[in-house]
Amino acid sequence: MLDRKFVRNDPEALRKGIKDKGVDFNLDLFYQLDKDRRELIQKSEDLKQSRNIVSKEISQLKKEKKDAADLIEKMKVTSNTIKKIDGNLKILSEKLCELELAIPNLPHKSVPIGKNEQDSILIRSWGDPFRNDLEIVPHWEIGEKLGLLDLEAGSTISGSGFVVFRGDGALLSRALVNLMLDIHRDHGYEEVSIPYIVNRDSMIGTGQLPKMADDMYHCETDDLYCIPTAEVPLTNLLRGRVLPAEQLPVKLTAYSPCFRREAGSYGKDTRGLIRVHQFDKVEMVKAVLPETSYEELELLLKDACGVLEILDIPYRVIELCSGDLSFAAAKCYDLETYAPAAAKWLEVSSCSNFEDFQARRAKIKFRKEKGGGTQFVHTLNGSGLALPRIIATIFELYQTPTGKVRVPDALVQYMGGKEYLEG
RNA sequence: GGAGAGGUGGCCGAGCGGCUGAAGGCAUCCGCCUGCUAAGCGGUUGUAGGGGUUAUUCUCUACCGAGGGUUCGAAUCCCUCCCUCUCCGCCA
Repeated sequence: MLDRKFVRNDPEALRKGIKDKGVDFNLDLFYQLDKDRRELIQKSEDLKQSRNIVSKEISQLKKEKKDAADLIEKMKVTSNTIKKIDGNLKILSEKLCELELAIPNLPHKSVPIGKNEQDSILIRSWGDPFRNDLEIVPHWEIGEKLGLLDLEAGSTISGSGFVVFRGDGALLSRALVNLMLDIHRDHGYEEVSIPYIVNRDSMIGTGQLPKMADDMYHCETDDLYCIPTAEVPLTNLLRGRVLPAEQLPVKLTAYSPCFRREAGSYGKDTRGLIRVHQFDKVEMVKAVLPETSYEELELLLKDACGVLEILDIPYRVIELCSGDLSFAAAKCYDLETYAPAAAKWLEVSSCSNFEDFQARRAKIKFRKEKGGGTQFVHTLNGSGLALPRIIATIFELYQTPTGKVRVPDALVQYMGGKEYLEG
């Protein structure tokens, strides 16, 4: 959510930001409803004030054992009017909130303006993605062949887009999670274990709802949602809190499975591990002082890159253009690794600064000094990292001429000393 | 799932349908006093949304778990829901 004062006072900046983000939004309707709402509030509150005053008179009269029937009659009318106005006001406010929740965050001024990924900018790259000059077997083939991956079992059990890892494939997943969590702990993140199913308020708090409703797995009976990322529970861990300034930055990390319906993506990137409905991920979340959030974004990016470097997996950093930014983000870097078989760069991490957009929705504040006022924090998050594509890259990049897959050095100790993967 | 208890300000805790934004205590901050320390005295300290003034403040409205209802008027009465605690049952 944006600051309503800003929204009212600077319609031009807002219009431009929404356009740069490539979002379609009826701002005029919003302004009209906002104006109507304020008029109704004024009317209702004037009446309430007079009601409060007269009620006191009535109580005074009663105390003096005088007759108050006249005033009571009058107030009956007033009360009914208030009820009517408040009824309308409620409808109007709900409509306005609904609209307001659909206003995207605006791009930071440093973000390149553009429509889609073609306009995003390559910031830098690390390592040689083509260093393995073998005829590379696609990860879905070598995975199946070595007994690390069972795609058919996944669809039998659940459906297409669900995968089963077996043997060292499963162990590799667990090893990656452990390695990542250990790295982040070393960098001062608190490790948290969180629920994977959350309520509606949490989903609204981080901005997945209402916009992304179709992409969520939803338990209707209880109105609960399977999380699409640990960002949701991690950020909502702070929901409604007022943090002392000296506690900032708050840095959290958690492993979780992520559930995504990927509605509308069928047929796209469907081979193997590239796009699945359930995957493992380690996530980092920060709540920081507003004036530090862009420095913190760079640090977050560095933390995410660090994981790839330790695994010795080549990557590149993309700065997303305005049109490619997610709904809630003001600025975002994507980390991509190269999958030789698909000849594609794949996103394995997304590091974003949401400024106070999420904090406003989730009511996360801080207090500058004791007794002072409160202010919204800035929130950031980044994957560190999403597993399946990393695994795909390992299966392909770490292939040996003898048809094996080598374990990246940093993972050997997490794999009980194993150097090659087998089923 | 069954039975009971409870949810009030930063915390603890009182509260007859009107005089309660809310007693009392603790904590906070400010000042006074006391030759250290401790204590004492007086004052102060919520959030949100409107409106006027504007980088000072003023004013109104709402908020006592949430949402409805009764009433001229509700923290206080009624209904629904949520959460916490205790006991029982059930299952990891």
